[in-house]
Amino acid sequence: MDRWICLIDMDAFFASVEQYRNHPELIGKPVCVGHDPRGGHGRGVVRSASYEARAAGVKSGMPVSRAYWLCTDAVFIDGDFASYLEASEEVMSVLAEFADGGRLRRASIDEAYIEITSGVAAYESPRAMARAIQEAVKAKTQLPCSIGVASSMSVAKVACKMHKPMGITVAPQEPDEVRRFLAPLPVSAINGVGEKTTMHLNSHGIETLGQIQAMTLPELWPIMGKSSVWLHQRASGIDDRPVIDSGPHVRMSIGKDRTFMEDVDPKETEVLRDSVSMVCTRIADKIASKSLLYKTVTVKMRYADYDTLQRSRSLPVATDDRQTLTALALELFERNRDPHRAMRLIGVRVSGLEERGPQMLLTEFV
DNA sequence: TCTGGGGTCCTAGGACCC
DNA sequence: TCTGGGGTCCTAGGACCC
Repeated sequence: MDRWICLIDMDAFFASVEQYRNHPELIGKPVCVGHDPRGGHGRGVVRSASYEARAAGVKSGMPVSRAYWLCTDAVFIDGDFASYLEASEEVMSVLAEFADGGRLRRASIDEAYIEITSGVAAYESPRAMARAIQEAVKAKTQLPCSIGVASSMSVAKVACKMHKPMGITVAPQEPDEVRRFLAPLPVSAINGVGEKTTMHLNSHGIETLGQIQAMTLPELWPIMGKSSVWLHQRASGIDDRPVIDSGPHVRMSIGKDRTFMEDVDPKETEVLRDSVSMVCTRIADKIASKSLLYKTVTVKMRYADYDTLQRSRSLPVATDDRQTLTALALELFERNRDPHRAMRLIGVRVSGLEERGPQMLLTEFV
């Protein structure tokens, strides 16, 4: 039996929320969500760019300094994450109305998978249903989205990227046709194949999904090792994963990074230590507000040359103690930092999170 | 024109326990 | 007097995604 799955991906999500919800006067203008480029000297990257900014060559992930020079009339907005979360909730509630059993799998703040195998019967075609979803999202949230429709999550994801913004792409159902649909695409079309893997495959002369399809597992193994099976299946459009409801989000870790406006001289010990403490305070605030405990503390250090290292330490039992967090982070920082290299960024992350149960006093064990 | 900040998942070696 | 193997935790690093 046919299986129909949609991936709904919001178009330029953060920038669209700014244009269509927060600042309607920006509709039609080039908008970049990202830190102030400070006349082309700011540090940071574009988190989301409106399609007007993209027309000038701006892409998300690009340094704000470059975006500034590419698109001098762009409006830079720092971003209001709370409003993005609110918009996301509205979008998800619309999508749930179209999903079989109301179940949806959130892939991120701005994309979700839904199964529509049953629901599609009420429409002329899968494409017609996708159109209805797209219109409902636009009507209820003012926001544009693109939709990929396919027989599996991985193919729906690939399809969705093919036509944006406000696109709908329907992939074939029949396995041979799915293979032909994927064959001409570059290996990077697969979700999970990033820059490194693409370069690695390219260096072996493998550029397209069709080439991977044509290889046997023993041929692929020397190149991709344990990832061979996964990659071969995805390249061939084989993906049996059910669309499982992602349920309430369980956070695995909480972290904060701070990139300095300018690299900090290693002799500026106080500046560096203060930054570590400040980041720890913000994390401790967050942990306290969510009633969480942490078990592992990881400190990240990035030097001026972008060389990055991380060091972590676990506690015997989970705690929410603020002083412990700061003391441990400072100790990890001092023990591992190179005292001769300028620092670009410091970061702290806590993991091994648990919910705080009823408070127990140490005296209970005495 | 240098590369943010929030994360997740995977691997691999070593310690330790049974 | 020699020594297998499985499970789990910890740590470090890497790749990837939005």
